Amino acid sequence: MVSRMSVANSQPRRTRSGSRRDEAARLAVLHAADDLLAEHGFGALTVEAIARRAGVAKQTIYRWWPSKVEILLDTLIEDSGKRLPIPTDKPTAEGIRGYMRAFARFVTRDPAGKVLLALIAEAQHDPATAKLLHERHLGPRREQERDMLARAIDAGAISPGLGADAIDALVGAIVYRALTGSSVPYRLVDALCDDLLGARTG
Amino acid sequence: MVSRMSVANSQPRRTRSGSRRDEAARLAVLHAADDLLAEHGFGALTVEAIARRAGVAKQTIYRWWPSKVEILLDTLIEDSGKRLPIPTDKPTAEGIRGYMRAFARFVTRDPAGKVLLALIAEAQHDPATAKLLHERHLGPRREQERDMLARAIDAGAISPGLGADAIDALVGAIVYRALTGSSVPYRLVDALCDDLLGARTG
DNA sequence: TACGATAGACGCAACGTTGCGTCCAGACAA
DNA sequence: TTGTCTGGACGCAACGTTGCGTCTATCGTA
Repeated sequence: MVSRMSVANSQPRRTRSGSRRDEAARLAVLHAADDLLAEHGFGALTVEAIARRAGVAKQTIYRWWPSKVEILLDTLIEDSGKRLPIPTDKPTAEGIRGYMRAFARFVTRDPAGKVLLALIAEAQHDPATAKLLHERHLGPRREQERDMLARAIDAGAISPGLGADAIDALVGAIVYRALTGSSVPYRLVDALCDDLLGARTG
Repeated sequence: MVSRMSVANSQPRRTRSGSRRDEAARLAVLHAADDLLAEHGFGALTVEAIARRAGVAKQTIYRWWPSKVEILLDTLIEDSGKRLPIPTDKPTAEGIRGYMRAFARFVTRDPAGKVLLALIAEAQHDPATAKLLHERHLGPRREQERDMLARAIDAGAISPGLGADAIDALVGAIVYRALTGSSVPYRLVDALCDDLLGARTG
């Protein structure tokens, strides 16, 4: 969602048509979807609007993505991997609290966070979306988060009453606030971590 | 189960004559919406399908409800009021834990719980739905839940680190599990209560 | 008490609009 | 030649609206 370029206005003359997939068109579509969602909400996110905004033919979208949900999923995976990395270094209570803070920020302020909320929502309406979202994003990420917790438990940094399920409780509490339009201040995140992780975090 | 105030008791601005609103049709619509959602998901929930299922003309629906969201909201409010009452008696840790268990069951097993999840989802896509959902359901209910917690705190039955915000954390953790298709076993609810309410529940 | 007039509620059917997903023709690069 | 891109037309489904005819509960009048 960063660069505001579309294929159409990035270059006056179109030189990107050939036998290989047009990378500029791919990025333009991803960014257009991201921008439209952030600016006008999921309601305004139609394939036709994405095509218009990206300066790309509708058929180009359907050639590469089966549905607009998969477009959003692509942007989510790229963005969350980049902007919300899971700490892999020494597992401390501090580190986990930092990650949860970043997650809270991501889901309430980052446009890619809106994408996540929209996909969770869409998953309620459509089982196919639910399957994709779990397979490609929620599942793998939860796996890594549980690892993070498990390592911290092994190291004696935390001792959650819920075990590794504590991560769901933390994520869930934060996501729910975001879904209902509430803010998620750091002090709330910290209090959640204190209660659920069973650790002193200085 | 009624307590509707659509037209009948709003204002007798003119002398009433003619037929009154058909209560059977009203119930048929609410049940049809509920059934269709439970059976085929939100995706299959079209106004035309509701009309067909209810044995009612489409126009009859549009005469009384501005959108299908308001149909769902009506069923949610009636059903949650009936099947998920908020305890008003003596505020104990036990009572709160019982309520959270009932809530977990409601949101994972009761058809009306599916309605709640669908409306939370739809609220992500449409600001008007978000507003309605907050005004007519989430707001009032959260208010009562916070009261329940506050009274328990006053009575010394619990002492949550989050204060009255603990209710959001509990509800959020449970709703998130439901939204992501996970089960919410009682032992998980109990562990959440133990960690977040700061009370031994014997 | 009886009866006709009236105001709505309802069913049915058709309308124009929107977004979907598909398909095709033509242009162009490798 | 092959594969991608654009631009536009297409059929489909659901939307929300409208007009028309029927039915029925209530009111005014005799």
